[in-house]
Amino acid sequence: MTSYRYSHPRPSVATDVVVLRNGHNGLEVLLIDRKEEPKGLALPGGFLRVGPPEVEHAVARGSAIPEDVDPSLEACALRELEEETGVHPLRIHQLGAYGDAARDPRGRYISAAYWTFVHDSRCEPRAGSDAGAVHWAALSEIGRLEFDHNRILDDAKARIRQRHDELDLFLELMPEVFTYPDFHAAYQRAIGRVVDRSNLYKRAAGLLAPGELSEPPAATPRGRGHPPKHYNLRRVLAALGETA
Amino acid sequence: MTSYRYSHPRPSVATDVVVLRNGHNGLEVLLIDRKEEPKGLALPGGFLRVGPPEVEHAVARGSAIPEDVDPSLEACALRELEEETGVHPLRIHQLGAYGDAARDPRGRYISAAYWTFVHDSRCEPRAGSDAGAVHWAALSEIGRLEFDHNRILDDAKARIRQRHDELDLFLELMPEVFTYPDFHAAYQRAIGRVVDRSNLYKRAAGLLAPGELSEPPAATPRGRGHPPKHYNLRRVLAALGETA
DNA sequence: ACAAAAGTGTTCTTTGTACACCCATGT
DNA sequence: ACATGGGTGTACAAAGAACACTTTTGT
Repeated sequence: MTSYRYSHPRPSVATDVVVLRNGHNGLEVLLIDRKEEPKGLALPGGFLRVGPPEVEHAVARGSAIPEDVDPSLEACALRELEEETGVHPLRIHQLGAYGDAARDPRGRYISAAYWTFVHDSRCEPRAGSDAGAVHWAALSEIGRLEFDHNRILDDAKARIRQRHDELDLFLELMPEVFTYPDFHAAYQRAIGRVVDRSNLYKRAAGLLAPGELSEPPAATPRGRGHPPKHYNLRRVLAALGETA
Repeated sequence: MTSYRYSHPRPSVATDVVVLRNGHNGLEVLLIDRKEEPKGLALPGGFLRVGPPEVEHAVARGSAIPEDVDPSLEACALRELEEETGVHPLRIHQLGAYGDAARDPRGRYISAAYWTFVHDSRCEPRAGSDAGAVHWAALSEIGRLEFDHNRILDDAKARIRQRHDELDLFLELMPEVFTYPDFHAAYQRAIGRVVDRSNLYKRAAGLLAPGELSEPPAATPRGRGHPPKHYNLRRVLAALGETA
């Protein structure tokens, strides 16, 4: 078996992702049931794939990046999430780096943690991969997680509470095509309290405007009442990227 | 020479710190003039010191941490800062993890970046250490830095702009004993604009109150006018820690 | 015609900014 | 006593929350 030698000891580097969706009991987080030691519940994630020294050296100087090397921490997080859980979020947001000596019983593991919202339309239910069973757990009923993942999760919750005024983050909870009432309902459930319909509308107006669809999707069997405008998520996000 | 073997290639992990102080031309950042390749200006920082696998394994399970191992990323940042520059800030704040493949020409280096404010009383001018010459550069006159340190610096500036309402961060700019007028002046220079004296006072009142000194330090040759109250920085920060 | 749902407008409260005033000290 | 700088209070404006109205559909 091949091995890699370095003049100084090095830690492992991994990524972990807090994926949140709107479920029946408020926000739910995506957890995996680890089938390797330490067994238990944990956030999805995995090792950063780097090349051997000579490859990394070449890459750092501009060579093309091989298939089996992660070009960035974010790319690693997205890849691991896809592989382990079949979830592909539109965007992920970095929480920070976690590297305390005792955070992982297997040795020194440095982790870059990310968080994201996701809509079911971007989750492919998938038979247990190498990570073991995947399931959604209500935030209100989270018990002990492996490693320091309880702390990472708490940090994610704190981040969302702090940034609940940045409406664009909550777009990730929407499917490809959605209405403002959809957005309002999702936003309320995500932050766990009632928000005035009218006031949120005014705040979101400028954000949603660029994605407005001229005609509603063909078959939209709604109840009675005023038909809502429909928005295209991709176009909303595209416009957001241009201004930012 | 000893070497360390792993079954998979591993990146190096380092920390970088954006240290800011109030200088004559507004905020100044601490830079080092690298004397190793790549030569040029860079943020202070250095490698995370980890033990060989068997040591890390023991540490992760609760053994005492050896002297030559960094217990956390934050500890690493503080240690490197002390060693390279003689600066010891009261607190440091994490910016995030940086790990793009091309960020370091020497290969794959993952960096946890931090930022902090500092007062000259916590900087020991020190003869050039192994890092080479150290100097302060006005933020308005920063040129090209090595690695992705321009980006890290920009992120730090953005963070401060976002959080300029969190007054407690600016306490780090104060010496051990200070007055409100000192704080007001430092705050204004740090955020680069004039702020109403009275309004800032009201915002800072609750923050500073716990550190108020009953009697001003013996020899404080001030100009004429109403003598200001004096505050003890340690006590202010201690009270802050209790409530948070 | 009426109820329900979406979109829009108005009022009120709260927050933050601008500014005026008073107090204590050195000259 | 008066100019200077520190501490406190008041008035105004902007931002945000609460609430009311209008339009459009299904029954």
